Amino acid sequence: MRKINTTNFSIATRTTARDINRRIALNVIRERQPISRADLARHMKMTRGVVSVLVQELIGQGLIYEGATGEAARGRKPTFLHVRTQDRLAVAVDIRFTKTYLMLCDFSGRQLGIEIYDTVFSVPEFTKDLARRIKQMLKGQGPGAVCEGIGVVVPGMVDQRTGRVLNAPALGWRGVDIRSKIAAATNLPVHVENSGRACALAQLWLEKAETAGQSFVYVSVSDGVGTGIVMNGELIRGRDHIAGEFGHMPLELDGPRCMCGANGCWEAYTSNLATLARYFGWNLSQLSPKHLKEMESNSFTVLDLIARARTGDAKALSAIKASGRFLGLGLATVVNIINPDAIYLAGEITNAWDVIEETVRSAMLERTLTEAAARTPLRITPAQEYPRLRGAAALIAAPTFAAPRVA
Amino acid sequence: MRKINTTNFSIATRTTARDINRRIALNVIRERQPISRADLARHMKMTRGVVSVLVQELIGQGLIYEGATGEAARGRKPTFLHVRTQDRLAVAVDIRFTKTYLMLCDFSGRQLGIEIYDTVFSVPEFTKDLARRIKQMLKGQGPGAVCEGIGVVVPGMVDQRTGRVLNAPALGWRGVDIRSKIAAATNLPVHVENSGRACALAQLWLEKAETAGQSFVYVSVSDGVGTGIVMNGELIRGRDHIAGEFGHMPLELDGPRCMCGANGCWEAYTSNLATLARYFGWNLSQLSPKHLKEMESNSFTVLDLIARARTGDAKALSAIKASGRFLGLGLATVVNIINPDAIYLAGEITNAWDVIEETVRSAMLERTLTEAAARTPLRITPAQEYPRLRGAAALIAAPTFAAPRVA
DNA sequence: GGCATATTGTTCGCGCGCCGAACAATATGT
DNA sequence: ACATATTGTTCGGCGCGCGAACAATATGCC
Repeated sequence: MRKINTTNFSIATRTTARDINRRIALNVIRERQPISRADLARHMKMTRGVVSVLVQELIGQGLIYEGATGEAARGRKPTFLHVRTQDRLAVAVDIRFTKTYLMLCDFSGRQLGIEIYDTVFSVPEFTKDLARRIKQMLKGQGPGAVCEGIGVVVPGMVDQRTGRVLNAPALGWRGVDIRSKIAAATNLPVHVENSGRACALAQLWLEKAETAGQSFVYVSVSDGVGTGIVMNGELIRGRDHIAGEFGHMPLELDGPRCMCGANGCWEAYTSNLATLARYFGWNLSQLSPKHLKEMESNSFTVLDLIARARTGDAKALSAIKASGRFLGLGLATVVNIINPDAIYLAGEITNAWDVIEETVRSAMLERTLTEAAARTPLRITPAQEYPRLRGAAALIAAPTFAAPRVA
Repeated sequence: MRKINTTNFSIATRTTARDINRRIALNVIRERQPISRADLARHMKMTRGVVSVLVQELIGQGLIYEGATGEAARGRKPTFLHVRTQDRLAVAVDIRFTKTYLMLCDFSGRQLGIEIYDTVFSVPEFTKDLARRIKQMLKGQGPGAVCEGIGVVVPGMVDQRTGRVLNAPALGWRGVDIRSKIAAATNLPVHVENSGRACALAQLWLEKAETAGQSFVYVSVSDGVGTGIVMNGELIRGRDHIAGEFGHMPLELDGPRCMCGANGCWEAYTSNLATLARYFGWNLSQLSPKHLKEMESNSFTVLDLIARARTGDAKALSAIKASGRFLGLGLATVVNIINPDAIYLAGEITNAWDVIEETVRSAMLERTLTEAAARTPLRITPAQEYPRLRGAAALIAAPTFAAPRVA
């Protein structure tokens, strides 16, 4: 039951019905390919006649293509339809404190090339360098393939609409119009997004649809805790494009100081830095960027900590479990507020999921309001899949498949 | 950019375009009445011809009617259109710990009658008594008016889909199928909803649309803290129909015990009980239902406390301001997570808004991630408007105006 | 091979519905 | 009386979903 916004609506014209059905057909093909016209008609509960026309138009637009003919027990053999994703490319950029990740992939999210290099903090230099690398990367591709845009993910506040980085403390960027700078240097469309929300986008648009449904929260535990909320198949961006920041809700108002300036944020209890700090016995309340840099320099990560825990280091184990407990306490609040179909978890600490699952679950149970809510599915996404990069690619690929705006 | 759900979509048939436009027309008339066909056509950017047909159909369905002819500087005078709401009635029921509120109103939310009586906790007796009162209330209405349903609001967990009260501790109801019981006793359609979400529904469907937009959070501070989230004009209900419970997010994990069983919930810091407890010097950590009953018996409310504060009682003032501070700290998290267009505030303590606004705002600023977010509009809704009852009525009236489901 | 049967994909008439334009109805100003 | 302006209706054009008929293509049985 959605209310119609009477100051900003779209009426249905005589082509609207076709637009809607064409887009639905494209999505059904995408999720069930290879599929025949007849099967498509059955799934959409339309006549084969109309579906034939829709398919004709989609082929004409270059969105799908006819593949091999399939097998049938009796009767004429079906010709399979596929979504054209192989030769539609997107460049994904993930800018982080230490490294910048650059990936080339197609519209299905298939990885075609990847580069990881030290982040350049000077914006003009960064842009120039990036444009050079992208040009080089695209050169290796065949003549049929075309790059349709660049998705950029930044750790910090981003106005997705204007493409400006409002404040990315990790990079020292504030009020940087990164979109037009990169667009000018590469002559390609650019979209910018926050890292937590980008991960949610990747999960929504580039992963095989599970029965889990269309409402979920993505929680990425890394240097910070990035989160993205998807409701009814739509990413929540909010009035100022800063929605979804569960990472900075308090667990203790006077808890340890957080990078954001406040105290006792969820992030301050369960981020990688917090986990490492527990192990090394640092006072959580007195952490500073100094410690972050120390971690960088001796390059001891949460993954190393997990390895130690597995070899019987009791201190390592208890540090990880402590973070797991706070993770669970925060997830309980996520569930009470959003009550999503599922929560997706990513980040280094999920590599120890077998170790912490019970701790996380029991912490959740402490604060969830109903038992059903405590049973909310938790899904681990393997870190090697580069969720942030996939999210950057989704920024470019998604508009092709999104539902048309109506009413 | 919404993703199409390929397991549960609606294709556009040849009547879909008309369905969409008819519903848009109804909503535009509703918000801009009185309005002529020609004006409607201009607002919808359609031809007058089509609009004439849409209007014809809406009149045929009994959803709108032609009123007086208006004035025009030159040319033929317009005939005004109005939405038919006066003779479409809804019964609203708000069941609370001490009193049950019963209201009869029309589809615009106009109050036609109200009854307030002691809550009967026995479900069969409650139902029988309620049916009798509703029958009596409807008898007073003219023959043209027809009651189209009963909206019931309950303080606790409700499965809105099945109409079952899962757990309402204040009433002692658990697993009660209140919908079918009331429906059987009155022979009318019944919808049940949680009180926080109902308030949000009332704000969405029954208040004059402000430019604020379609995404907001409703926060009702009363015995507890009830909240409802509206995103893109749609109430968030969640997988188990329990979404929106900001009231039980923690401010301190080991803070005062909350009615929900957990510790340190926002509610435990800013509810009426917490405010009164501060005034009387009770230990927040050792509150019990005993204190709640004591409040009931000597009937000293937050409103009385506010009155004392206004007459110079410093202790009363500081108790109220303390609650205001915690209110603001919680609102900061609401803003960081949802980033809504506005937050609506209701409850007794909002009667002291002039006293606490500055405290609330500065507390918000402490924890919001951007200055823009800290400037999120806070709108006070006067308590005498019975927001919960209006929400109950909205449950019945809303389906008439909701956007049709497409794609 | 010849024929019945089954399935895929196309074509076509029908009716619904938006669009634009013409037209009737109704008011004002000169 | 006539030009002008505005509201509301009517009508032909065309886009599009719907159902049915039809062509194309496969298998199984005789």
